[in-house]
Amino acid sequence: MTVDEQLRVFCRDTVDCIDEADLEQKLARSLKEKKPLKIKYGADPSSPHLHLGHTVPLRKLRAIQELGHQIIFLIGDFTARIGDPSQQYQTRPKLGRSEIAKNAKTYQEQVFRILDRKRTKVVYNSAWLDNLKPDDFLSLMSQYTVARILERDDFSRRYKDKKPITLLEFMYPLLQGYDSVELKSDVELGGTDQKFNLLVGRELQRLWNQEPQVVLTLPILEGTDGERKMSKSLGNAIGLEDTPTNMFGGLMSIPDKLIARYFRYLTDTDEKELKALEGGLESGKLHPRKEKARLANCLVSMYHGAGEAARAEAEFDRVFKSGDLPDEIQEYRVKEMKMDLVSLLAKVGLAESKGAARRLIQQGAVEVDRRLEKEPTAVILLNEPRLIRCGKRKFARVSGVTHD
RNA sequence: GGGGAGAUGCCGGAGUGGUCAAACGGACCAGACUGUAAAUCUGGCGCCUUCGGGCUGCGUAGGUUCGAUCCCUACUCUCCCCA
Repeated sequence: MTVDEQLRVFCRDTVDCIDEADLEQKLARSLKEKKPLKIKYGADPSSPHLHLGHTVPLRKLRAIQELGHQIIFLIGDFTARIGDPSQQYQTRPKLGRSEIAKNAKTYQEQVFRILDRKRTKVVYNSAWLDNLKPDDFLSLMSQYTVARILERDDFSRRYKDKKPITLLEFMYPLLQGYDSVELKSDVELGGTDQKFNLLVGRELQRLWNQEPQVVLTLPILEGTDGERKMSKSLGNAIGLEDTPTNMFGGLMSIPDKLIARYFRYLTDTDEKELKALEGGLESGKLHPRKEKARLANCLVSMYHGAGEAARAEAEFDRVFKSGDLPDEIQEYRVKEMKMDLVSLLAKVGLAESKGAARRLIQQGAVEVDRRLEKEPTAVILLNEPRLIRCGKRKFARVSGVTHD
């Protein structure tokens, strides 16, 4: 592929490319010398669960991989012990080594659902950072000034808001940047929240007399609430490991304005089609509900296969359009042959506590065998399985144990 | 090293001796409505309850008081100013 064509793949849908001339030059040389570029991507294994937001950079890596370049997937096991302050308002909890090792493993399994394992090199930054001598550390620290670090948005905001920042966190960008020196990376990819860290890498490479890496940033995908970035802790994430049903439902819950964006960043839809979609939604020619279902189907197919996607869609329609029962309902066996409804809900976990159960019943959220039950003290006989529904999407089938 | 301010529920943030299980906003849950688990409106949102109440709770540990989130002491942590 020509330099221009490759450049287009690299830069399509990226927010920043710093800078394009450097990249062009690197690509030209790579082509001439038949030497793939080293593309660095760092992951912080603080949480082992990947969600759709993570797939935005991963998909880009995959595309770059297809061009024949070398992906270096860096697991920041050393830096995870510090906690990346990016986008963080508060100091992150630090993780222990064993936990990080465990996370890193499950993390990789998920990553290779998108990346080609054979063409990806996995490295751990503890490999070199663990061996950094105090002396090396000091010289690294001497490369950057407090003002330079503090100018970074996350820090300055926290500083202004009088929130604590630890010295350890100050070091984070330097260590991440040093990884680039160690790897002699040609390109580093990350979310826009990583921009500062990525640029530090550029600078440090220069100080080590290396050619600075090209920085590519991708947007941070909004979660199902349509406002904040997708994140498990914010509860607005759709996980790669989510069941087809949940994934489908989660996608159906995104606000309409996100439909085109999700198509763009999460699926292989080409530019022409994207434009048509955007235009169609804007003008009202296309029905958002329909497009959203198409999006959901498309993504569930990608991660679970077309069969599962069709099933999830049918299930969604059945449960939410016609108010029918879902496919799979959790079954419970309890020792008692009869129980009052409040205790029952709390016992099988449909309600968090008895008080919560009582409130839900009074609010008309609870059905027993498809009949609304508004009496908290109602006694449910469990001589045969009872279908309990609590709210729109929590169901359980409960029966008493006949003999033991 | 010296001086000052502060720590409240999932988060932000009021309260400054009883009327505080703690205003208000967000998140969350439920109901109505709908094209969805969207938007909007309504209700709920510590635990237990025979629905009368009972218990735990406002950084940690003690103390004062009939009574403390609110006062005192020590401790831990954070922020600011000066050095």
